[in-house]
Amino acid sequence: MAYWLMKTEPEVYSIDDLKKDKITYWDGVRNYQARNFMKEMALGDEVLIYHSNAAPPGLAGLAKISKTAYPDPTQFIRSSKYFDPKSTKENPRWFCPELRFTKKFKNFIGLPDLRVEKRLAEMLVLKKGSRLSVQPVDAKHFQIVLELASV
DNA sequence: GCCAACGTTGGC
DNA sequence: GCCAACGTTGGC
Repeated sequence: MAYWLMKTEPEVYSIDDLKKDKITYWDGVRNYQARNFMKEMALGDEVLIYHSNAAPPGLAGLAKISKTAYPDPTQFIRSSKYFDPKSTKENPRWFCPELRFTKKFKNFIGLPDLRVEKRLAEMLVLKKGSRLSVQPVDAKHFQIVLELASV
């Protein structure tokens, strides 16, 4: 069982959208490191949903991997902003897993609140210049987050 | 393979 | 809207 953090802009796709959809595929990621992490994801892995470009940014809820990574369909759609002319169906470049909504945190954990928690000092998302939109999360950090969210 | 220019992310 | 920190692109 592994733990992950995935960022999304709530203006584009929020935890409430995920709650409504119940299931979604995480398309549009166009970063190789993030893609490689998504390929590693296994059924049942837990995902922290992070709201970026929000006021404040922070952790909004939880999801689970409900389907392992498969070729991101948007890379083949010419009209999509995620279209990649260099990708082919025989040899797709981008992959995405499917996520199932688990819960919205009763208490949204804002970035400032995460920063005050000394035990999370080493968490990747809190490191300077951490732009990666898909990150692994330590089991111990995951547990502390659940504690803060009073789940 | 180097690296400058450019584009993007994301906090503030 | 600003800008630091990246990641990517493309000329050489």
